[in-house]
Amino acid sequence: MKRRPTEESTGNLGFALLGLLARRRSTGYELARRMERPVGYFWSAHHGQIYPELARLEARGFVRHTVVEGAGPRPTKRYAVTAAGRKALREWVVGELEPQPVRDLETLRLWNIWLVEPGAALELVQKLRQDHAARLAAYESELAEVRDSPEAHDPRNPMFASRLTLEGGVRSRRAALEWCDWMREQLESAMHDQTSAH
Amino acid sequence: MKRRPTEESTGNLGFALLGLLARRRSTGYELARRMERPVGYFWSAHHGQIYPELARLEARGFVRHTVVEGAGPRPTKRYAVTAAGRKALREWVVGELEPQPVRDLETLRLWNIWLVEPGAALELVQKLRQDHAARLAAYESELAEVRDSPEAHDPRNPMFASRLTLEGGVRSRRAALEWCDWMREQLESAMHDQTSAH
DNA sequence: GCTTCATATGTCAATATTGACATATGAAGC
DNA sequence: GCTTCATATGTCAATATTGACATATGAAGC
Repeated sequence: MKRRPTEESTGNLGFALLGLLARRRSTGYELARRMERPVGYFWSAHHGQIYPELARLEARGFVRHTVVEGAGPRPTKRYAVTAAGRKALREWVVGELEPQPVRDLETLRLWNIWLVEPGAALELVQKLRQDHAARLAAYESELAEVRDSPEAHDPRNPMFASRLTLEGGVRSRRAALEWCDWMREQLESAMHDQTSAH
Repeated sequence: MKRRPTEESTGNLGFALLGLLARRRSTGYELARRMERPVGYFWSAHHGQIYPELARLEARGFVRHTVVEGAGPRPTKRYAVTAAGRKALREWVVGELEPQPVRDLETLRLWNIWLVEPGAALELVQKLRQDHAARLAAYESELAEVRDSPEAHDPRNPMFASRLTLEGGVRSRRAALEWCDWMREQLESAMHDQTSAH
């Protein structure tokens, strides 16, 4: 059986890059940095993955590049999304919701805390709580920057979508913080019951 | 340079399998089904990944198998976690929190909804809301089954950990539902403003 | 003048994941 | 008797991801 030379469908990383480029044209290097923040909040990729994916997107006609002056040892390429790329992204956004594989290390850890002493479990919960609190603070400060601008209230402006996703991040981290506090109470009362039973 | 014949560190799938086996010994087939539910709520893997991973865990001494009667064309193997495997899992549970790569397709879609008409965006939000509502119902019914049992209040019992993770699922899905309702309001009021501006 | 760092683009080996293919048995329903 | 399905374990090719290696420039600080 012959294999076709790639070109099937755009993977999810491709849509992340198209979404980035639909907001602003960028070089691969800039995309890698924008992928850390803000897109890194919901999608992550290294530059080692980004450069080949850009080449694939270009082969499919979804992006095109122009060479600009830059500091690297090779020509610096600035990419922009094409009409076809924008269309593909739009169609994906409202397309079928396919079940995505779940990879939630935090919950996997907690599902196994019965194996360790309640004191160690409590420490883990407190560490997780700190992480959530730090993320919440970052989201809140970013949200404060966009919340009141008129663009963030125009549903066809990228800032509108940024506002919605940041709001979701804030809400989910607040819920996680409350969950951590609830878990702490559960562990503490269980430890207390154990002690007083003696 | 020679490559060592695997055996470095257990991947995350390995810990998911060890956690499953620490609760109850199982065949690979049973693990694949238990991986769908309940572990599938926070970690997923196909049987094509599970069988090779079991072999690697066995090579490292973390699990061992006995052959039992079964229906398949090959001998059916029942795996159990060893003391070394249990220790490795315990150490991982309270070990360093490494930043995990994020892959959140739902947020990636929403981050791009400015590209589509508000009406289509609204439809997407409603579809996402339905998904969250269905998941919430599943978590709530599972939580109701364990919540009141005494084992679920003993921090060294697996049911305790199940209860904590289910509670987290319920809380996060409730927050997501509220977020969806909030997004609907945002979209509807933006659409209304647009109409009345004419 | 020298070191360090941000800029900049790429490749490659190792590993992880997906989805299909392969195969065989026993039980249930028709 | 035949079909279908759950049981059961595995392999393999394609794809995705990670992390390291490679390389070169200009600016800043010493």
